[in-house]
Amino acid sequence: MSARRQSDTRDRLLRAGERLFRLKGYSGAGLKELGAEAGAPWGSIYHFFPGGKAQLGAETTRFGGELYGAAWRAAFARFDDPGEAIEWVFLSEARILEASDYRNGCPIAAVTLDTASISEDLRAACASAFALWLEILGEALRAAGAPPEAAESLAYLALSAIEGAIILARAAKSPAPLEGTGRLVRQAIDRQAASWK
Amino acid sequence: MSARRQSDTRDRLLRAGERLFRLKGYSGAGLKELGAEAGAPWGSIYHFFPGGKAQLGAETTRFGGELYGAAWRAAFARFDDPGEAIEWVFLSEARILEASDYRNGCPIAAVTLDTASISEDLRAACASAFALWLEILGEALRAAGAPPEAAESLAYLALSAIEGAIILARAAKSPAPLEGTGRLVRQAIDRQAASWK
DNA sequence: GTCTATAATACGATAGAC
DNA sequence: GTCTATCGTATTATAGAC
Repeated sequence: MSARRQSDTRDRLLRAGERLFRLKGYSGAGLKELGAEAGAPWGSIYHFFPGGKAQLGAETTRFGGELYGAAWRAAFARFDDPGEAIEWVFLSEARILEASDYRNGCPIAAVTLDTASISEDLRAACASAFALWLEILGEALRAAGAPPEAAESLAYLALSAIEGAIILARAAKSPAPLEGTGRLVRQAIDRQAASWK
Repeated sequence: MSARRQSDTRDRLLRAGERLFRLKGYSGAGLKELGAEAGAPWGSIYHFFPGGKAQLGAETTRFGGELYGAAWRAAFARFDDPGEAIEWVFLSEARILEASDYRNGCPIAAVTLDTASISEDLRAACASAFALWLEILGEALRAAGAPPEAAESLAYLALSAIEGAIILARAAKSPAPLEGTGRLVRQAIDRQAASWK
């Protein structure tokens, strides 16, 4: 059906954007390459995203935010202890990077670094994705008994640390930054958690 | 003198690269714009960097690595306690971001995200810069009594956390990620440091 | 309403003037 | 040896064919 195929193509474009942006950055990914990657004809990009690359980038950022937000939620659903869940995400990311030969980074970080200083719309879209993740992390920590302020700062630490560690791991082609950092982030959480009980 | 002016122009090109890459990313920064920013004529880019943009990117990365490496060293020279020095760097970065309206990120991270998956040379250049910073951090921690393994993992944590926090701060246009994360990184260091004495 | 052909521009890189 | 003019190509965006 037409409506079905429309949303399929649109969805494939968003997925292709997410893949290419984390691979080559926002500016390094061309629209033609993106359309080809999605198996979509050239004109369909401007059919689904009349605002051009900026609109596709903003919606890709929203898409990626939901996608990885769901992954965070799944991790917290899987482990009772939020520290354990967060370290598991670090280790999972290390395995993902190894499997892709350290090519697949974070699409939101990639869009942020290329666009935050030149496009208010794209910067705001990235901020929304990060804010969603921080809220999921904070909620899980509060559910484990963390006071709101402690939950917020620990969420900042965990998200900052994993974003940075992904970059170090990609540059060095090594899982060590993710493994070492993940262990210490968990320790920081566990140490504070002792006083919540 | 000719030799003097040559190195001046070359140096201005490297500084312009460092500024533009952290502003718009590696792929988003054009060579023409970069030459204009440096006040250098168009041809001089290929005079000083026959390898073109890739060579300029790699040498800019080395340049930035030394520049910020010196800043890390200065912080450790200023404070006896490495935890205090590291938190000071987080807070300094927050002030720098505020002063630039959250435009000036880390040039090495920007080059890494745009190039690590497509250029082995540039990836390796970024890895060298990060390795230099990790070595400076590790050395300062060991000088304060940290065992080698603890120094290494704490250096990973501190560098990962500040790189990630810069990205979150830029996206949100807020100093909070740097302030909150810096405080917890310092706590993690201080807590371990108690057992070194 | 989809898609192809093309426009307008910016890119990195080079060749040639001085 | 320095710089200017230009090349070929890739970019984003649009217009028009079907």
